Amino acid sequence: MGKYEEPSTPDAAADRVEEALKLIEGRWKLVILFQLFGGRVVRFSEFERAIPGISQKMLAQQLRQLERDGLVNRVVYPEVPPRVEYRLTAWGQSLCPALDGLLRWAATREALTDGASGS
Amino acid sequence: MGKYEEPSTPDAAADRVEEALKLIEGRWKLVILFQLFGGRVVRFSEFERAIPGISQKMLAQQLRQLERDGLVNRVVYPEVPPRVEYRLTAWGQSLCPALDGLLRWAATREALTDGASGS
DNA sequence: TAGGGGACTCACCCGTGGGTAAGTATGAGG
DNA sequence: CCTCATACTTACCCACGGGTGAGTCCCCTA
Repeated sequence: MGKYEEPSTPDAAADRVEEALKLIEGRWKLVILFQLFGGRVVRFSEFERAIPGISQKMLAQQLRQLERDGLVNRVVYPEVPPRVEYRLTAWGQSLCPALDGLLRWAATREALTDGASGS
Repeated sequence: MGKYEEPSTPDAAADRVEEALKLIEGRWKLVILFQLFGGRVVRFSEFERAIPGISQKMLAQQLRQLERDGLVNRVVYPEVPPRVEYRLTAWGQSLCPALDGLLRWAATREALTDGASGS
């Protein structure tokens, strides 16, 4: 399963990172994701309340992209009024540690900013 | 040095990740970064040759942003014709493993996409 | 005196990501 | 019959990130 091969050329690697980044780029994606991390299950209207400033259009759009990209799971209950629940897929959940890596990197900024790296 | 504190709220964490991402977002940033990873030292004109499709304006702009953000180091030699060398700072270099984490995450996609994560 | 190499900057244009406001569907309840 | 709640679309607008092409500065060489 998921064997990981190092990309051969620099630009191939750049492409792959860009592709990965595209999945989480978007004005509201991270906010949505972080609402979901930890296995939480959230309804559309809950997102609206939890995320100040987001519009229904944007919320729907970003959720659909996350769903299309396999990060979140959408479950519709055929009731009236409608109910839709969103949760992370296993893959979406596993994004958390990767983002944590970024956070850790960012946190080392002050310590390392001034020196050029040795050859 | 660089003590790392977990962000308290979901949206605070999202903010911090967004801030980190802003540093590497930009049409050509990753391509540039990957040219530099491994301690390579690259001149302006070398970038132009190595990165097909990039314009001088864009190259200069992205390099300046990377420099401003502390990822790359710029050294000017007062010669004619001018010579300018770019290399990663230690911090910039240390971004590599974090990106690798993203790559690894992306690589597990096929294996995990279909299931919702347990509660 | 013209041309070239090197590293830029500047003026202008355009596509798209995102913002706002309004519209839609359904059935329950007053 | 009107309204409410929920989960969305749809139409329209604008800002800004990025693309193109030309201009600049400096000295050396032919």
